[in-house]
This record gives sequence, C-alpha cells and structure tokens, in this order.
Amino acid sequence: MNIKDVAERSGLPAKTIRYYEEIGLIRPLRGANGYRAFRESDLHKLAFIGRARGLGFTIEECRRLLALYEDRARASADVKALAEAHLEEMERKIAELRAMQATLRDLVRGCAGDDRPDCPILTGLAGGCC
Amino acid sequence: MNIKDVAERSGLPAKTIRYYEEIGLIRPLRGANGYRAFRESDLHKLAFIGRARGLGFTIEECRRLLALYEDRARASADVKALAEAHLEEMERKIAELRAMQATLRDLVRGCAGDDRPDCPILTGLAGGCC
DNA sequence: ATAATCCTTCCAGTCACGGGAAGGTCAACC
DNA sequence: GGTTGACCTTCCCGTGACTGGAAGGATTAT
Repeated sequence: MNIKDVAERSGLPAKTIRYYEEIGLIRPLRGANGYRAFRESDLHKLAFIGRARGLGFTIEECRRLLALYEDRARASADVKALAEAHLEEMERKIAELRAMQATLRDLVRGCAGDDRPDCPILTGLAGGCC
Repeated sequence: MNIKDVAERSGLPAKTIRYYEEIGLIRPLRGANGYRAFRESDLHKLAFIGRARGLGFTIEECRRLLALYEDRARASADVKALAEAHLEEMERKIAELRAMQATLRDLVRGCAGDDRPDCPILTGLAGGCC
C-alpha cells in the first residue's frame, strides 16, 4: 500500500502519517523506488493512533498505548491508569474553561452591547479601576 | 520602570513582556543604556493583556481588545461580540472534551484494571474488531 | 512522448512563549 | 578604584502536532 491509500483508509492526512513515521510511531517498509510500503499492520496502528488522538491523548500517550497494545503480557491496570489520568486531565481543562466562562459571562452580562463606548468588559479587564 | 519591576507588578514573566513588545502589543520607551523604560500606561496595558489571556483570549483577540480599549469612540457592541464569540469558542471546546470523556469513560468502565491483559480500552481503540 | 498523478525530502511556519548563552550596565561594598 | 552580583540586552533553539509548499523523482494513462 502506498501512502495515499493508507491515508484514505486510516482517515489521517499523508503528511501526518509521514510525521508519525518520523517520530517513530510506525516503521513502514520501503520499496525499491523509495516509496513507503505499508502493511496491514501499519494501517492498523495508524487507525489505532487516530482513534486515540481523537480521544485527546497526546502523541506520547499514544506511544505508550501502542506499546501496551502490542505487549501481550500487559496488565490492563496499566492501560486503565493511563486512561484515567487522561480523564482527569480533561476534567481539569473543563473546569478551567468553565471558570473562565463564568468570569467572562459576568462581564458580558453587564455590557449594553450598543453603540456607546461604556463597557464593563473592558473596565473589568483593565482592573475594574478606571 | 525596568522590566523586572513591570514583571512583578503585572504578574507576567519578563520573557513574556519582551515577547509582547516583539509582536507589537506594547511599545515601551528606551533609555540611553538600551534598557526598556516602561511607563505606567505600559504596565496598565500589560495587566490588561494578562487578564485577557487569563480568560483564554488569544493574542490576536487581546490585540483587538486593546485597540477597542484605547478607542474612545468604540461601540460596546464590538467588545461584546468579541467576548461572546470567545464564550462560544469555549463552549465548543468544552463540548468536545465532554464527548471525548464520555467515550473514554465507557471504555474505562468495561476495563477490569487488574494484571490480566484483556482490555476493552485497547480493543476499543483498535476498532473493536480484534 | 507527454501529461497527470503520484511519491520523496527538506525547509519554514503555526501559537505563545521558555531556556539558556554571550555580553553590556548598574549599584553597592570594600 | 576594583570587584562582585544583580540586572539588562539580543540571539537562537525548543516545545506539540502538525500543515504548507517547493524542488525533484517515479508511475500510470493516454
């Protein structure tokens, strides 16, 4: 398989696939013409990575997940720990966004939103002093 | 004022302040020795930017907010529109995180988390097929 | 033969900084 | 007046996870 087929079948851009090879996530073979020759197993890994990325795992987490995936002697506890850490990380991010939203919403609520210049959003950002 | 004082009073790292000058957010004066000479107005702007960044606005949004802040003929509607767009952007991000969390939580729930290798998280990532 | 579509590598840019090197300046102290 | 230490400056590289584009080689179709 050439890169374009793998791109279509994995849903990942060819550029991304090359990048994943560059950082050692996959190691496709090479044909005599220098083209990457992907096996089904490469495609499989790419789809795996694509789904993990889609769940927000970082590349390094994907690397660890892939290693666990390929380790038949793994303990599911290790996978679960990784996943739960990621869930917590997402929870943290959501909380942060919620806090920012709450603050900004308070400012927005007080803003007339007309053609006059007075704006509590700006005065709020300026420190509320002037 | 030298950069360290401004850093302390604005809560921003000196590195960040230099960066903000580089991208044209602030334009401090320069002393004969080449040192940046910050006015109170620079400090004020930096604090403004710091708060805006703290609410998740991008640098370009901060630039627009600053411009509105300094435009006495602004319409508060413009500020409000910017803020509301940002609120929506955050809402989108939260929804995305929530969706990822929900999917991952489903996978985690099925995982024994013991020393056996069987793991629905991994099979889920692998496409659920094998 | 030629044109279109692939493929390759390499370089540069994104965003918002942070780390660290090399070197100039200033204030205090002895 | 010399020296230390704390400042300041610019410059370049690195981050994460790609994306865009240029330059050039290979393959396929007509």
